[in-house]
Amino acid sequence: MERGSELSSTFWSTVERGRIWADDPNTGKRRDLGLEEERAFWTWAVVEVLRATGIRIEELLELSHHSLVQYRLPTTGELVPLLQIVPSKTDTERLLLVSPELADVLSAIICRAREATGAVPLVRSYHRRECAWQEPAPLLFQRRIRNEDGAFTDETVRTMLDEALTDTGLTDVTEAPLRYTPHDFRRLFITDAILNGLPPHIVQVIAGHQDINVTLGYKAVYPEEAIQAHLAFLARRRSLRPSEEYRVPTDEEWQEFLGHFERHKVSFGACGRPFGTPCIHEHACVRCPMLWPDPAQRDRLVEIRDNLVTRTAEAEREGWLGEMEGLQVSLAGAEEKLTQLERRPSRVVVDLGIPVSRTPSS
DNA sequence: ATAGAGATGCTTGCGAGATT
DNA sequence: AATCTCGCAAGCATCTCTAT
Repeated sequence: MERGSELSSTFWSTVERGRIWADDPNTGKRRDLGLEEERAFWTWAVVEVLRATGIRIEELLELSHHSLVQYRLPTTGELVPLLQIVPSKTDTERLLLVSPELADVLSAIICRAREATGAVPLVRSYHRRECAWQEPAPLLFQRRIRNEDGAFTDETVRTMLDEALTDTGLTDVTEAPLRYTPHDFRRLFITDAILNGLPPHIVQVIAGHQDINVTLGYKAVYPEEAIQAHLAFLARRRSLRPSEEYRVPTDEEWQEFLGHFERHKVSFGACGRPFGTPCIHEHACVRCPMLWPDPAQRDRLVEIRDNLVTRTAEAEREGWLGEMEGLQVSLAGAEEKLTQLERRPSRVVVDLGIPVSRTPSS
């Protein structure tokens, strides 16, 4: 999917989301590139946010600039961005950790929603079941349409997903066009979290489920054996600690969960290994596919790469075949990390800012 | 310049089914 | 049982194009 956020914001403000027409030589038809870019961006944004958070469609549409809060880790003083979710089904708010990827998406969304003053416009959203307009809020999922800033509706989101999938031409096992609903991303998120070793009672809190059986019910994509094995495991565990799976996580468990995000920092960047798993290679991080290299450590990586080249040449000269093999793996790893840094556009730090209120125009 | 036709995109209402 | 999601379709708003 094309990432529209990488286009110059100056360019888009110049044309004010206006229409840019081009003739498509393949079809002979005129294409509204402004509209296509706008739609590509929002489809990307919707997919990325749903994928990274597992929130419900209604929760997505209610995300506002006020939803972004920060938490200072007591141990290191590091600020961790959090997303405050106002649930649609229960009345208990919950907080989600914002990963670096999600922060990128959110900053792109905020950049686009902001007007010249830097404020995210206040827009009203329509509540379909209550058949009522909500109070104006700096909603993240809004766009300028018909010369007015308006909130997205759930039907708009669904249509965007449908069209994006149609464009991919993907089909299911019966050759029928593949369809994803917003809720499917929630299933994927929860399944993925559990498969990556996050304890079900933590997933339950993140997903905002009141009953853990609901969390465990998101098992549609598990192979049958995995379900059985997991249920058997839970049954065994419950027989030993009957109430264990039904409780609210303790402060210590939350600290352990938050601490994962401190510990995943390693000397050359951040380690992307799943929650609760140990480092698989005794911290030989330069070889590890889980390492997200830190651009600030580029010089060190170059130094290590050059050193490995020298040592490989030496091993070759002296005929140390065993050592050479290991050195070559590390060298390939270091070069891969450097390529990764080259490929990645330097991340522009975006100030997510504090919501600014203004009088709504409507 | 303007009115009308046609195309397109979005909102809204509603019912069925899924989720909590 | 209550609440929410999903899909459909009618209707509305806006835009382009063409004729006047």
